[in-house]
Parts: sequence; structure tokens; C-alpha cells
Amino acid sequence: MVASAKLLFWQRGYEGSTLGDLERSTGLSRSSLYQAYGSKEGLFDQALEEYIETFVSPRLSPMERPGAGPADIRRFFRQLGTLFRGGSASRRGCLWVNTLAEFSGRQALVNPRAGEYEQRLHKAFINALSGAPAPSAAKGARVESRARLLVAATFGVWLAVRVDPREAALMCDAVVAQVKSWII
Amino acid sequence: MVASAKLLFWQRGYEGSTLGDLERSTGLSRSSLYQAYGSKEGLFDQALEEYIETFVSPRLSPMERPGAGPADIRRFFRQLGTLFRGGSASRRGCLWVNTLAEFSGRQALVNPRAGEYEQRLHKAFINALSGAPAPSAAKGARVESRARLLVAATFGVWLAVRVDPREAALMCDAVVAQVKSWII
DNA sequence: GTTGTTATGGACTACTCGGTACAATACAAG
DNA sequence: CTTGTATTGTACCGAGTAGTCCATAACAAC
Repeated sequence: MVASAKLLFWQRGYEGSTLGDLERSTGLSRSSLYQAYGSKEGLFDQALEEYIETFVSPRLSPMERPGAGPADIRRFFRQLGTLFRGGSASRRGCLWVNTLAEFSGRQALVNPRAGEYEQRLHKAFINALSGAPAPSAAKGARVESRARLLVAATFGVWLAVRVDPREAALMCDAVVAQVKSWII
Repeated sequence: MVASAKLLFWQRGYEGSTLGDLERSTGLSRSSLYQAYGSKEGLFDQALEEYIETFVSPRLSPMERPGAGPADIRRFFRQLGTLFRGGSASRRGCLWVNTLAEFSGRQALVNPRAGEYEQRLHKAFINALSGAPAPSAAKGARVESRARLLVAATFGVWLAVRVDPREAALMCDAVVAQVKSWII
């Protein structure tokens, strides 16, 4: 049920998904939806949570492991690249990034969770970057800087894929090349 | 008139700006707006055009000049950084990027112009990157790759600024540092 | 079968949206 | 002042929105 709603929110956005659509997509009637989730926003929260659990976390966790290294970052972006190249499903982008873009200007809903994604990405990249040669104290600033560049690139890639998936895939390649050049 | 509408679209988005808001912000009545611009979409087009002319082009043109170099890229991102650090106006982000995010999933309106921004950025970065040491033919691929990374970073930075301007400013610093490292 | 409880469908409310129609206005020309 | 022509304010329209209400339906326990 929540998975179908997730799909709908994913490709049409929050405001773009009407209750009629949600009824149709989930198969539940309006009263059932309100009985189960309280509001459209409540359903969206559940859908976003499910999305993070099933789509985001599996891709991020390799970089969040204790022994992670730059190879995991390269794998992350290579994975995104192949995702973008295969199928038109990638035009939906990333539900979390889409949500960020849809609501960041306005109030509530995601604002508490808005910065969460940014922070999680940042920490993951830092973890995977410092695992590489030796996390020297002086190089800490450089790691932070590179992590921020990667966060920006991730955001940008997820935005670009909704405009032109092929170009976004090339962007992923570019990130991979850059990360590779950091190692040597 | 169109400038006030631009401001409104900029901070509230297209769907978030109602005709009532537009009347209030421009001072014109509904009939006058429809007399002058034909539709809400027509007004938006004009506003976006004005935005590109007054906000985007001045920042991009140094990198689009024939003699442009990586220093212009650093200046570009340093300029964004200081913009993000000063004032809360930066929370609006970039009207063009916002528009991209708002409509990329759906039909019409910007789809013809959607990829335009991406291409313009890409070309500008390529121009400024190849001007640096010597545009060797073999290094052309590397220039393309780096330009794509910069496009992704630009998108990401403009998205991030709407969530957390301070963090976005640090991202700009990170891009500047990376570009600087390419020179040496 | 008869209850008590929960889930469900569908009509309905109150509201907002972009867009239009039209009458009143402002204003120029003579 | 009297026309003819734009321009404007306002009331209105139809469509679409999230959310509510209530009578029915399904189903459990006994």
C-alpha cells in the first residue's frame, strides 16, 4: 500500500499526487487512507521513510561501514550511472532530493528532516574518504572539503537525471574519475 | 512589474505563486496581467527571461569569454559563496534551477528550455577550462569530464542553499579548492 | 442468527485555483 | 462636452483540491 503511494509521490511529487491518484494507486478508498495514515502528509511521511529504507540506505551503507574507502564512493557513483543508463525509471530522480527541492522554500513537512540527508551524505563521504590512505589530522580539512564537493555532486546528479538521464550518467562518470584521481 | 513577479516566482515557485499574490506583488489587476502577458505561464516566461538576463548571464559571461580561464571558474564559485553568506535572500536559490526541479518531472513549460541551462553551463565550464594550460586534443575528454563535475556541483550548490546557506557556501569553497588543485 | 466493532464507499463540504465576462472607468481626439 | 478606444476592477465560472461524515458492508465472537 505505502509502496504504491511511494511510487506515485516519487514520480509526481507531493502536490502533484492528488488523493484521487493515491486512492487509485493504492487501491484503498479515501476513508481507509485517512483511517490508516491520518492525512496526506502522514502517508507521505510513511512513503518517504520506506523509500529511505529500501532505496537510500542500501546504497549508502557501504560508505558508512567502518572499513569503507574511496572505492566504495566510486562504486556508489558507478551504481548511480548504471541506474541512470538503464530504463526510464531514473527520470523520477530521488524522492528525497525531489522532496527537498519541492519544499525547501516553504514551511514544515520536510524542514526538520531537510538537512538530515545532507548530513548523512556528508558523514558517509567523510567516512569513506578518511579510510583511504591515513586519516592524518592535517588532511582532515581536505577530506571535509572533498566530502562537500561530493555532496554537491550527488545533489546535482539527482537533479540532472530528471532533465537528461544520459547527461547525468556522464556526470557520474566524471565524479568517479575525480575520486580516482584523488587516490593516486 | 515583471520584476516583482520574478521575485515572487523566485521565492515561492510557479505553483506556489497564485494570481492573487501576483496581483498584489505587481500592483496590477488580473485583467491587466492577462492583457499584458496572456496567461500565468506567459508572465512566468517573461520573469524567467528577465532573471536570466539580470542574474544568470552576468555571472556566467566571464567564463564564456574567449580568453576565459580557470580563475574565472574560481571567481564564479567564490562569488556564489559570498552571495550565500550574505543575507537570507540566498534561501530563494536560483530561479532557473528551482524551475528545473519543479517541472522536470512533468510536461511542458520548461522542457524545451530545461536542458538549455545545463548546456550553457557545460559549455561555459569547458571554455574556461580549456583556456588554461593548452587545449591539447588528448586532454579534451578530461576537460569534458571536469566540466560535467562542475555542472553537477553548480546544481547541487543551488539546491543546497535552499536548505542550509552556510553549508552551501562551504560547498562553494570546496569547489574552488578543487579547481585550484587542477591548475597545479 | 445476533450482536459489537471495524473497515469501507461515496456523497459532501469548504475552499482555492486559473481564467473570463462585463460594466465602469480613464483618456485621447475632435 | 461628446465621442471612440483602451484599460481596469470586480464579480463570477468551472474545475479541482484536501478532508469529513455517515450509512452501509464485512467480519469477528458467541
